[in-house]
Amino acid sequence: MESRTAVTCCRPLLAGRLTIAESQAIAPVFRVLGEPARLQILSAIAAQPAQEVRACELVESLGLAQPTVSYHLKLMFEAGLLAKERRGTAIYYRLVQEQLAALRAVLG
Amino acid sequence: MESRTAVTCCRPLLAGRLTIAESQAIAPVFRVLGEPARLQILSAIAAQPAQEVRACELVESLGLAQPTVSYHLKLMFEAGLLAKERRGTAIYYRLVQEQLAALRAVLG
DNA sequence: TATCAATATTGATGATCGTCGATAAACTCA
DNA sequence: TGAGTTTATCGACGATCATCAATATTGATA
Repeated sequence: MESRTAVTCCRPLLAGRLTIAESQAIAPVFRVLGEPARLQILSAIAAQPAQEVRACELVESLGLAQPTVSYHLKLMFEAGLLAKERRGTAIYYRLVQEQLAALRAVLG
Repeated sequence: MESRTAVTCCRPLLAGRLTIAESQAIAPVFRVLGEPARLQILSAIAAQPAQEVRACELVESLGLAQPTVSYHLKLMFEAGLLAKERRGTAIYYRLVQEQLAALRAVLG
């Protein structure tokens, strides 16, 4: 389950001037990365052997309230950085590598 | 003239769990990228033949007030994304490619 | 020194953000 | 169906942010 289309649409930042529309499409994704708790969530997922994590595990390991974690997960999902899948009671989140690669491309 | 040491210090996001200190060091740099006007400034600099731009040129081309542009430039300078140099009356800003490369590395 | 041009800072504003408690919703299983 | 578990949403709060007008600062030049 994914949400936003990848930012792959956009030229690299350094290859010609961005239009207003382009900058408005890319900026929110970087802004989502601009929060320590969210970076920790991403790295926590990457550190899992299965490359995925249940939301409730993050609540324990981040030391944040459950609604706060849910809020961060929602933002990253909407930014196309995370995919989610329901299995039983739990919801598993995993990284969307394509979106991370797209961001690398924008920076290069 | 540069300010912040590169975020090159940090392991890639996907190579093991970030410490709180690491995430708090990296996040502000991404947050600075999370604003359309600032992305436009970066791309505007990259689009210049000389790879640099005078602050006053940006005021004209961005359609923002001069204090606003100065504010954005300051944030990017402090984030290590821009370097500046005074020549005569004007101050020229250019990209710090090392910092952009460091961010790519964090994402990969 | 005085004036001018370019940039930075200050102070104020409305808007957005991160956080949490309380509550709702979704799903499983007995 | 009903109880239990997991996740999402709501409402409110303090804090931070982007923006601008006004003003200060810096450096060049007459």
